[in-house]
Amino acid sequence: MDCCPPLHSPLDEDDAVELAAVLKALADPARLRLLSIIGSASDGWACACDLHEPLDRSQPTVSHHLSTLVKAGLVEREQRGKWAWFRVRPERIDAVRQALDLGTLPISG
Amino acid sequence: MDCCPPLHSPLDEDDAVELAAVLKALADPARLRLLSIIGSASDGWACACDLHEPLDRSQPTVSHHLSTLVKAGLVEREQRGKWAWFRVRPERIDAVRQALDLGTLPISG
DNA sequence: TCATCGATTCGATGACCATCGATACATCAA
DNA sequence: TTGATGTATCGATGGTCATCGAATCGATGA
Repeated sequence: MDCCPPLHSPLDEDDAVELAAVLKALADPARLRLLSIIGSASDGWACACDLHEPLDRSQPTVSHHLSTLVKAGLVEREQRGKWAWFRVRPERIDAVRQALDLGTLPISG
Repeated sequence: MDCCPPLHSPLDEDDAVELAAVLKALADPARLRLLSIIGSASDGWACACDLHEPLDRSQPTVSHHLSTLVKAGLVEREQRGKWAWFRVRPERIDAVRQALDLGTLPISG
């Protein structure tokens, strides 16, 4: 998936639904903080076991948010034995940023 | 409001709530299409009367979405006699794009 | 094989929200 | 002033989702 069509082009309903789905995955405080925490890991990878404590949410809730991020393609998951490790996919977030580009809008001039 | 703290900095709960609120306003197909349509207007301003038809939603629904966009600061409203006119505020959308910047993350190298 | 511990899934609950029809409000024209 | 029209608000409804505790799954080590 090449996510997502830019906002400055005429956005049909299907494209809008697709872009909205990714934005909805971002539009939650817990998930934004997860992205921030995971992205701040020294080598980019963070263990799930280190995530629920700083988030101050229950472990099942954090697991739910992580799977939401994975399903949206914003985060990558890797199983290492007993532990699950996660990594931000910056190219996906960049795609969202580009979709929100208004640079070619008349009003921006 | 200087919306919003960048994702690559440690995001505390308050900042995350604030950024999530703006993203939530964006995370709806109808509102994305509204932004797209309004932004495509020749002079940047679009009349509400021209918006519900291409959106294929009822007039009250479109009015609701427009007020959501205004409340989030993403769109500006101006009353011209009987008609309401709207304009995208690109600097606000740009602020969201910058908040999503991952450029300084270690993983992006 | 069994006990342990981390992680996910399940089920329930309460909150929020997109949507609509009906209504009310505001402005313009006659 | 009256009627027509554009817009916002109200109330209701159905759906989605964040959250949690409990249960389940899976891997490790004894």
